[in-house]
Amino acid sequence: MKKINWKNFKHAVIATDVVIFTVIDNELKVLLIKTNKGPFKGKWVLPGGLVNIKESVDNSAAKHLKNKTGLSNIYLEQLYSFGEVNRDPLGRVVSVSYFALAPNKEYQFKTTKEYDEIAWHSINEIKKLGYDHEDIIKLAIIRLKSKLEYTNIVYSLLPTEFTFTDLQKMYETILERKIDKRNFRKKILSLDIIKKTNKKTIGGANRPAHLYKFKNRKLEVVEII
Amino acid sequence: MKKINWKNFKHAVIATDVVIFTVIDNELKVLLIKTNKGPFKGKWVLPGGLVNIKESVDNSAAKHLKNKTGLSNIYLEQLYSFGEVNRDPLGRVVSVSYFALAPNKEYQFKTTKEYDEIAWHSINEIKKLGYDHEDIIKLAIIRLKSKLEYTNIVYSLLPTEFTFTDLQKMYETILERKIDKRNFRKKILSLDIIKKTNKKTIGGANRPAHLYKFKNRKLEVVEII
DNA sequence: CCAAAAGTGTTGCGGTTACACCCATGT
DNA sequence: ACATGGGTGTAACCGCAACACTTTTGG
Repeated sequence: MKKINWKNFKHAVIATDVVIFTVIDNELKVLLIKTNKGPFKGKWVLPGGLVNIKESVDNSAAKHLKNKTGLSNIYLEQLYSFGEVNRDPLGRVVSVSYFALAPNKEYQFKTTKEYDEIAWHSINEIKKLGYDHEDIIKLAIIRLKSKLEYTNIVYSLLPTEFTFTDLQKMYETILERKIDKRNFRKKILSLDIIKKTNKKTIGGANRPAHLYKFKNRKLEVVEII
Repeated sequence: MKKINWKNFKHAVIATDVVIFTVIDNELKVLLIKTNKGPFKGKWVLPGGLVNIKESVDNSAAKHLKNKTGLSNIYLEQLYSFGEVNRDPLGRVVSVSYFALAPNKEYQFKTTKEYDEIAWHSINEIKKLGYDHEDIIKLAIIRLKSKLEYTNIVYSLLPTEFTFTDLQKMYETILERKIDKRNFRKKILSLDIIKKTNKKTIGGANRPAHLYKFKNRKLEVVEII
C-alpha cells in the first residue's frame, strides 16, 4: 500500500465509504473496521478509501467493499455525499457514501496493515465512531427503512430460499415494529413477487415451513407496506 | 477569474452543479447557461463550478447558484454525485449535483465572461446539453415529482400568497396529470398546512379567489397525494 | 400428549375516487 | 346576459387493520 501524504493535495480529494448492512439474530448490523493508524487510530470506522483517478466513484465503492471485506456482487447504491470542510482532520476529503446489503452468511473477512479487526456491530450498540461515520450510518438506516417499504429490496438481505417467517422477521427487525402475520402474507402474495418452491424446512421441533424464492432478484418499485 | 489548467490535477476534483426549477405558464422550466468556452462551447449546461478547498460542498452549490443566477435563499438540496471517469473531457471531475426550487418571478440574471446567455428552458424542449447534464436533470425531475407527493415542498415554488387553483396547477404541471378539484381541496385542507388570508384576487373577469399562505415555509414530510 | 411454529378468512372502518351544479365578478 | 373560473357535498368502492383457531412436526 502506497503511503499518502495528504498535505500535498491542494484540492479536495474524493473518498468512498460503504455502510454494509446485514441482519443476524433479528438485529440489524453494520460492518465496521478498527483503524490502527491516523487520527482515529483505535476507533471503529466504515470501510472505504480514496477514489483513484482512473476509476469511477461507483467502482471505487465496490472495490473498497471487496478489498476490505471480500464481499462482491451484493446490493450497492449511492447514499449521499458528505462535504463539510473539517470532516477529516488530515485534509480536505469529500466522502461519497454508499450503502450495501448482504445476506447473513459466514463471511471470511480479511485484515490488512491498516486495520486488524473487522466485525458486525448492532446498530444499537454503536459507540463513538471516527469521522462523521455515525451520521452516515444514521442516514443509511433511514434510507434502508424507506426503501424496504416501497421496493422489493429485502431480497438482497435474504438467502435465495427463505420462509415466510424469515421474510416477515426481516421487516419487523428493520422497521422496528410488529406486523400481523395474516395481513403480511396476504399483502406479499398479492404483489406476486415471490414463488413457492416445493421444498420445506426440516429439523425444527415444529411444523415445517414452505420455502419461497423471489421471482426477480433485482430492484423493483412495489408498495410493500 | 483565475484560469485553471486541469492537466495539473493529479487527483479527481469536485464540482457542484445545480438544477434550478421553476414553473412558468404551467410548464416546468430549468435554468441553463450557454458556455462560451471549453469543450462544450456553445452548448447549454447547468450552472455550477469547482468546489474550493475552504468551502463545504453545500456552500459551493449555494455560491455557484448565487454567482451565476443571483438567486439565494431558495430551496436547495443535494441530489446525487456523478462520478464516471470520462464525464468531463478536460479532466477528472466528480460532480455533486443539487436541485433548487424558485418561485416564478422576474429575476435579473447576470452574465459573465464564461457565458453570455442564461435562460429558463421547458423540460420538454431540452436538446443536447453539455456533459452528462441531461442525466442530472432527468434525475432531478424524478426527485422533484417524488418529493411533491410526500412533502410540502411545493411552497418553495409558489409566492407567499396563492390561490387554491395556483396550488393545484402546480401539482398538475409537475406530476403531469389532472387532479379532481373537490378531492384536492378536501385533502389539502385536511392536512392543515395552509391557511386562508382575508385577501382575494382582484381584476380577473370572474369570481375572485381566496388567497392562502403556507403555515410553515419549511420542509415537512406529509402525505399529500 | 405436549410444545412450538406454520398456516389460514372475515369483518369493519377510513380514506380515496367519481361525479355536477351554483356563485361572484367583469365585460 | 353571458363568459369565466371559484367554490361546494355525497355515495360507492377498495385497501388496510384487527382479530383466533387449526395443523403439522419433533420430542
